[in-house]
Amino acid sequence: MTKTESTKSRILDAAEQLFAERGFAETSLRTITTRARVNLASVNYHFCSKKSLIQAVFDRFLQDFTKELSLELMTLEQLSADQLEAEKLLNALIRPLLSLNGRRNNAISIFMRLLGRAYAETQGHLRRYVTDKYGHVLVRFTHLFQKGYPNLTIDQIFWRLHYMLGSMIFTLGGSDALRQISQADFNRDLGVEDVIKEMLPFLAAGMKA
Amino acid sequence: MTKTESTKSRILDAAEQLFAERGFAETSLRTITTRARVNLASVNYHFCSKKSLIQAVFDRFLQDFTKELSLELMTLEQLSADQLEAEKLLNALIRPLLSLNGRRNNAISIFMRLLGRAYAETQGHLRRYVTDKYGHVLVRFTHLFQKGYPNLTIDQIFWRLHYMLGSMIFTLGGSDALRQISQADFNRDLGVEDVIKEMLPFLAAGMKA
DNA sequence: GTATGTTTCAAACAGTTGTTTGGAATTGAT
DNA sequence: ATCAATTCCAAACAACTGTTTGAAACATAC
Repeated sequence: MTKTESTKSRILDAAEQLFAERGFAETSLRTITTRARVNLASVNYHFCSKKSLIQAVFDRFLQDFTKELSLELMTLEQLSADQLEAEKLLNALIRPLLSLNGRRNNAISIFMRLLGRAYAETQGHLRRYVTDKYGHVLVRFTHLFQKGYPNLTIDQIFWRLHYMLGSMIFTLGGSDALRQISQADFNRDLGVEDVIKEMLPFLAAGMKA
Repeated sequence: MTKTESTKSRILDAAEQLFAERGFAETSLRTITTRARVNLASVNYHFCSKKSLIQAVFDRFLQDFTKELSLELMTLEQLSADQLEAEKLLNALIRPLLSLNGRRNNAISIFMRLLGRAYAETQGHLRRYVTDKYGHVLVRFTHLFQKGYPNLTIDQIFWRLHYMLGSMIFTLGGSDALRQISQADFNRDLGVEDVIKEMLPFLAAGMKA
């Protein structure tokens, strides 16, 4: 039991890191099992298939994230409309994100990269899995924005939330590379947390525009 | 000569579409050559390797795009600082983008998708190729923003441009899927041009924040 | 200690990948 | 029409992919 769990989570740890780095198709099971120091066949034994392993990687992240986000939303849902400023709503999204970094190293960056790859799939198998299983939390978030900004139409909110999602996925997912460029060019080293803080006024202004 | 050119461009046409749809690793040369109705070996004959084919796909897009963008920038570079509003700068970026759609069907979406995939590569081979060869145009764009908004620090501008880039790549690249969701949910069908128009105030407000 | 169920492991499986090869077909110039 | 160069093409190459297999190792209960 304990040995098993260690094998399973060692596979998940190696897989989520490699998937984020290289992508799903570019990462072979042999690369994963070598890094995790487990036998090749143990992936199929514990996760049936590679596709299921990918879903398991997402599940572990999204369960942590949506649980915390759901708590944030519950307190917001008891506020009146004029108390729902964009900055407050964005913070409800960002706090659960920041707490991910407490669990594993570089977790925010990895998580955002994985989300980006999930959305990049055109046949949308993975994107649909994610939205079907965890989309209801985002719907609650949309409703809150609608309540706070009733002058915006519902599809304006829909699109602006996706502009925001794009900014976050792109800059936080690629933050390692971008921070290297930033440091080389202006010699200022930002942590992921600093990048998020820098991003907040940009996003808030856009949402309210 | 004319037969050759037709083979080369047929390969490029099929490749750019498939790369955008599925990704580089997920697209085999056999899939490309089948759709292009050419022989498998002709890819290696005309483009040496798959990696070079990928670069050729980017080159064809970026040459068109940077040529038009460079013209836009030249006129902007003759304006005074107080004439450089964010909306005007963004339009200089968007006009060359829109004109891509004149050349090939759905070109904007394909181009954005390809850019997204290029940035997703962590080892950064492709991203470096793109920035080395076409980065100087973006540097000129950054300088213009600096001139128009001198109260922003240079790394604030750097990061905000990347927030913007993220929004554009994410929503325009995934616009097919997102527009489907949008239509299903609120029965409003937007073209890519409409999505860009919707995005402009969001981005402008963020840049000025 | 024996029996039962779970987990690991080396080896092999069939299928796909990018690339190479040598000869056939086509092209353009004299 | 002849020659040379270019382009095409069917076939094969070695390398790698995800998955399966059957036996070994292990743990747990009686």
